[in-house]
Amino acid sequence: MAAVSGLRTLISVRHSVICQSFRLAPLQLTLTRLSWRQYSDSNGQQLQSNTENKSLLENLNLLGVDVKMARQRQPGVLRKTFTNELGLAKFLQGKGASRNVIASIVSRYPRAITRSADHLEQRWQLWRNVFNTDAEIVNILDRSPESFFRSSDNENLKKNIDFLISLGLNSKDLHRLLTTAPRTFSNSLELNKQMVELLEDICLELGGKNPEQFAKSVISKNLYILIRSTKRVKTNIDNLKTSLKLSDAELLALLQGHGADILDLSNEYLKKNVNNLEQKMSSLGCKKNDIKKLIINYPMILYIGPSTLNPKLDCLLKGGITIKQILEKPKVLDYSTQNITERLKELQRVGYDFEKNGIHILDTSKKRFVAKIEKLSSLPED
DNA sequence: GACACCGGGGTCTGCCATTTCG
DNA sequence: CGAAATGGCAGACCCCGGTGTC
Repeated sequence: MAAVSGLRTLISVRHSVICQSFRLAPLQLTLTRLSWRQYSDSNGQQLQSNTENKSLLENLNLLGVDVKMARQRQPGVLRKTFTNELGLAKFLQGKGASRNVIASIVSRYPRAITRSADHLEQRWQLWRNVFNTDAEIVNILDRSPESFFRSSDNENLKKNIDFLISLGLNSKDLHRLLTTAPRTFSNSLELNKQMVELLEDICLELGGKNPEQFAKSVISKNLYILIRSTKRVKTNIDNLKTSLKLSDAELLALLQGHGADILDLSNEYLKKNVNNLEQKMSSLGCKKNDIKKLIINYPMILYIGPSTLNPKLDCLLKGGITIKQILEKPKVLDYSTQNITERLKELQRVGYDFEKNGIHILDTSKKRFVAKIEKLSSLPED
């Protein structure tokens, strides 16, 4: 008896929700739920395991969900007897998500409809501890529904936030972290701890004195680090250590600085980039020591793949810049080959002398560059 | 004003494999 | 056993501004 009345309540809640939110004919919904009741009463559990829940499918269609996509991604969800698709829709709508966004979220991560209203509210509030507005969260969900819904463990989420704070990350860091790499917060606490421990161990191994500070620094410089595997990060560091011949102190400084980003790269990709860099630079007459200095001064060079780096270097050389100048000011490599090409053309037009003036002009902001060119154009030749 | 130095900002999911759960 | 939860992977840079010094 209690179950029946509970079911009725559920139906009537679903009913009013969908009528309110999507203005559907009441009749349509009643029929939907009735057919579901008959189905599950007479057939019980057996059919459930290999038959899709018809009324659920209808609801998904009403919500505009791409059922084909949902089926392809998480087929089991469509076979469940009890789901909360309408509750989820109402919840998200209340947070400002549009019909399209809701449909897209469910299409891409169907399991979202298995979360209860209480659960959703609790998880949302935990995210709101980090974000300032609901709209920010809706944005992330639209971008990556999986990040929010993949785990149902709110306790774990809470512990993660506490853990990250305990590392010394402030609220601005947390905000950046959750915005940029929301998956971090769905990791198990254990997994996040493992990465932090790895970073601290690396720091100590390299003779660092403050492992906590090191870990915090790497995380805030590289917001993706916690969604990488420890294996990837460890292998990259080992490879860098053996191939670059840096001293421990140099490597430590590299990793805490701009070099933190290169830990993201897949092991093979980083290896390939290091090899290519060494080959290319020595073919241009650079010594081992030049290359080492180059990497220390501009670690992001290891981020650049052969197919980008080589043409970029060639472009600079062809434009009348020497390899020595590039070694002294590697930051020019920060800019796209296209951008460099355009600037070189402009500079050639006004007869810019790199030997006399250096090449820093190539790595100033667009605004400054344009101003400089204008000035040079209006000046008579000297 | 020109320049050097330094640091920061944006940006990253969607799929598959494996393990755990009920 | 199937579903849920969790872990891991591939992919691959560009740009801007504040501040200090001459």
